[in-house]
Amino acid sequence: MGLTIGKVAEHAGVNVDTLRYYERQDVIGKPLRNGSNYRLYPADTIRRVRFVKRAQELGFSLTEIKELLELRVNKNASCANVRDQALAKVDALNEKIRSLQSMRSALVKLANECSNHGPVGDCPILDALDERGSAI
Amino acid sequence: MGLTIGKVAEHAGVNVDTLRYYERQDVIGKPLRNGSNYRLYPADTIRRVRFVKRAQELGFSLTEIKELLELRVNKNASCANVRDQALAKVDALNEKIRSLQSMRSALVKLANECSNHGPVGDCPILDALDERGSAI
DNA sequence: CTCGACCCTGGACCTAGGTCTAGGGTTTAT
DNA sequence: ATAAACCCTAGACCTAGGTCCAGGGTCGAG
Repeated sequence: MGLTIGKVAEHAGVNVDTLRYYERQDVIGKPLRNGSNYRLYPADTIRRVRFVKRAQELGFSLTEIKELLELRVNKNASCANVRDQALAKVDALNEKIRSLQSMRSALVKLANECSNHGPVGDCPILDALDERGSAI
Repeated sequence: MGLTIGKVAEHAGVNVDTLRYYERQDVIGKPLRNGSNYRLYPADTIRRVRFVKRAQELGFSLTEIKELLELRVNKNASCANVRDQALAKVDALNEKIRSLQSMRSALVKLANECSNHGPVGDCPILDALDERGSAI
């Protein structure tokens, strides 16, 4: 038993071709096939695909998403290694979160200036993602 | 006076062709030209371009970035409108930040399970971006 | 005055991530 | 038993976001 590609696509909110594409790219595993060569997916494929779509919206490439998902699969392998990789990803996430937060406060500031009809000051939006470690 | 395209590219860390491309896409304004038809950019173009690159890493498309940057330019126009747009972007950012935070705690959890050699539990990574409002 | 390092335009080319089409088999409802 | 609605593969096609020529002008050092 399993889900046909159409059902998975419907529940995950993607095109069936996207699922075949993800399979070619190894983002999702190769599903079993029934006697007619139809793909039969385990139910949790739906969650996995949704995870992929959300992670993409957050700026991750399919390759990065694959790495995130592989972390748990490899778990059996070298645990300390997985741990290190996970913590490295955490650092990257912290950086992204900080950037989004400063972008957010820039927008809040802009909105306030606007409602104040106050003085403009130097553009808060451009300030938002300034430097934080890049060269110069 | 102003910066040639090569200088801007160098300081912003991008290709000169990228700057011409951004100009065609209206991500940066059309610069002045000198007597030889060379582009001459104001110094703050560098910040603007860096902002663009950072925002892209955070998952924004060039079109979205243009909108963010236009918020301040339009400021003179209808202030209340700009304010509303800014606050709408703030909501979107909050959602992104929340997603990244749950992804982060999934990874931290995974790292801990790993160092504990503890029981595996259901995959924390897939849990990370579950539902939060999507259909089903 | 000429060589190398710039700059210009127009258009071809590239990668990522899909999406669509053609040609053909399967399953289901009537 | 046949039409609608699925499924399959291979391969063409598409958008976003660049990147790379070709062919030609410009500027500074020696």
